[in-house]
Amino acid sequence: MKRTTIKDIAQQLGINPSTVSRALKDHPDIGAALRAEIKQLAAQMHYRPNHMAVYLRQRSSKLVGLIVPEVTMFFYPSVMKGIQNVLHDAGYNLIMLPSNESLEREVENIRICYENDVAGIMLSFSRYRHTTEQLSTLEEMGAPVVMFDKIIEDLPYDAIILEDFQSAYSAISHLIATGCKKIAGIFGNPDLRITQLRLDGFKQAIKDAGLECRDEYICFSNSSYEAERDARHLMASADPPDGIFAMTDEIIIGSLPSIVRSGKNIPEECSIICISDGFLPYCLHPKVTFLHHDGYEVGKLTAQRMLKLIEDGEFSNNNYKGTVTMLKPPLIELGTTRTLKSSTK
Amino acid sequence: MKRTTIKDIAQQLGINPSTVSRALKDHPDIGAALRAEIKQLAAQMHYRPNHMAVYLRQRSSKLVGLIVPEVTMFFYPSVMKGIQNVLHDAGYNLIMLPSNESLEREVENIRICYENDVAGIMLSFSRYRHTTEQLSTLEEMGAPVVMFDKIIEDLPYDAIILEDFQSAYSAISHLIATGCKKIAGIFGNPDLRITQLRLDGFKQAIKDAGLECRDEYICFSNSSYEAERDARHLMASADPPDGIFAMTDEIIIGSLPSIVRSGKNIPEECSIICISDGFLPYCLHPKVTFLHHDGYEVGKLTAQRMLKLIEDGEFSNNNYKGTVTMLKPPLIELGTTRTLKSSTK
DNA sequence: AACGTTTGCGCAACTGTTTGCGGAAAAAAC
DNA sequence: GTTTTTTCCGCAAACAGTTGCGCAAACGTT
Repeated sequence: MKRTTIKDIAQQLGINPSTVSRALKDHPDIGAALRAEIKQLAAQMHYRPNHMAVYLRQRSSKLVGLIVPEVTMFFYPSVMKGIQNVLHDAGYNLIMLPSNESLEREVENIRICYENDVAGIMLSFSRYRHTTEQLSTLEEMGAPVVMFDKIIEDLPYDAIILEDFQSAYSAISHLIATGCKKIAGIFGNPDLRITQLRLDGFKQAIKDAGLECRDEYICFSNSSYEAERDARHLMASADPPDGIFAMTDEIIIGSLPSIVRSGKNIPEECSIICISDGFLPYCLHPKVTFLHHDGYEVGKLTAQRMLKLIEDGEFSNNNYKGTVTMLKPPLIELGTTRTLKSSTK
Repeated sequence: MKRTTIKDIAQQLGINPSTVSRALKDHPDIGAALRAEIKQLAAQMHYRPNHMAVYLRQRSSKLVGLIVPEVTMFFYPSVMKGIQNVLHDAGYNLIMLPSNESLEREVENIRICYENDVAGIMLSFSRYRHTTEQLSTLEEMGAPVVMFDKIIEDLPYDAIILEDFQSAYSAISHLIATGCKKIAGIFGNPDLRITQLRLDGFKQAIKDAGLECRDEYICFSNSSYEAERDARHLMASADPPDGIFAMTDEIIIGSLPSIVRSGKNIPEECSIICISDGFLPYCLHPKVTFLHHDGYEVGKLTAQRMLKLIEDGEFSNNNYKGTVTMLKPPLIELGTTRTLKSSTK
């Protein structure tokens, strides 16, 4: 069935398309009577504006690209939810572009954004992205860019990230404060910047407490399955740790069963803490103390920043220099760490 | 920076835009020499076709709408992955439209698809959708529609779903065959059709085995948290079940800790089985026997059906009558059900 | 009554790309 | 050397909607 256009309405009423266009957007040039008539007929004919045509004329698409390294059940669903809620209210739509952890695909996704003339790009880089190589398209486009989570520092774009170093540092400090002496860390892909930062925080906290940081207590797991294996080995070693830090949801869900199976009392013999989106720790058994890395909040902030950039338009003209927003994750104690002997009270 | 258009190239070479257009798509009308020259300049000027303009001219957008009830960490990430992989290879892009479990938003999402003139819509309905009310826009559009997972039967569209009744039936039959007598089921939202079907399969299997189906063994949980509570109550009751069926990933992740905390031996005193996307059961402790409801496969099939409908174009003209594809989930035994006393071997 | 202002609408050009048609020049056929 | 065919490219319209400009009619002011 042919879609009703603005011309159809105009013809029907014997008037000019431009009049219809103006009437529908309450332009004062059009008289109240005619305007009402036009609107009524438009509704009756189920008129819906054609976004593409509008775009073509005024060069402002209502599409925003979202490039993520992969669609996993961890973190990204929350981020997407946050992004969607903000964008939808502003009348923007999201086009999803997973890179499947491939640099090539990432570059292609940027190209797709270009071809679809998105109003802006929100992106989180794949794990293999270490340099700004092949990212020139991003500049050429002139569209605003906001990075989140997995970012590259040298780029002149806004970024929304977690306080990675500080989070790990606090987590470990909490373990130490509650009596742990031999702390192990299970980390994600060592190529990732967030892994590096969290590892640094981990090491620094141990060092600052005057404890020894042992290499055999540091593992890198690329998946939940690897985390399961790494945790198993840790617990089965001659001198198992009495505190374990899991870097992400993906890590904790994999490693927790291994820790539980070891038969150690939790948290008395072995404390556990992780950085999490905030859902899983409540579901696991036992419930795991965590630092709340709120994906929804990251998504919300990313989208809000995006909208601001789009609407202000301060992006393309001068050489924009991005600002980094860091989120400070609160500590949520659920029982896998010992309680602090509270001095007062 | 201004985007280079086909006109820019034409002007640069002192020729007509139409010539450039034809040259770029290897139209035989254009001489080999000129064609090469055009292509070279196009590459040099970083020319990228403007999708919107192309669409406007030939009425075929490369956008496909994906309407889901909600962006959760369960099932949908897999589905999206399957969909993306298929669509991307065919040159289509995905526009994400979560309905947040709201009927109103669902209708609006359909309208958004209409305005963006998507080539097709893939949708999974929200839990409150029981009738075809307000779904007339779907027909008016004339765009192909493929439903998946949460579907409405009376609609004349293709559908990709799981064998819900049969899955639950097999799961329960397996519990019974391995010695369970008092089987409880933890289900999702009772409004959902898949809940109803799985519940029916559950009941039928118990009935067919000549066992008693007790009302107090049937719970409906709207979230992981509710599932945790329901499982806790079940295990704490005077006569706890010796077999538990969890309808989804969301249910099992919530209820498993409660079951484990009850202290019962698994699977000797209490067997557990669930329907799952296939990731979680391996991560949980203990690993849970499940029927593999493969979200990736659902997504893949949905997208493939979509492409076929778009390309064949057999959709809009005659009154299309959808076909339903049912996926048969395999049983994966991971240890929370007792082993069948194999007669042979 | 003559002039200035406001109101209300139409005309036409423009966005980037595609495509049917037409036509000049070159090549081929006679 | 003329006619026919082929090769190669330009012209212009079309897609749906927006917008600067123009212009007539109605209104308001001396």
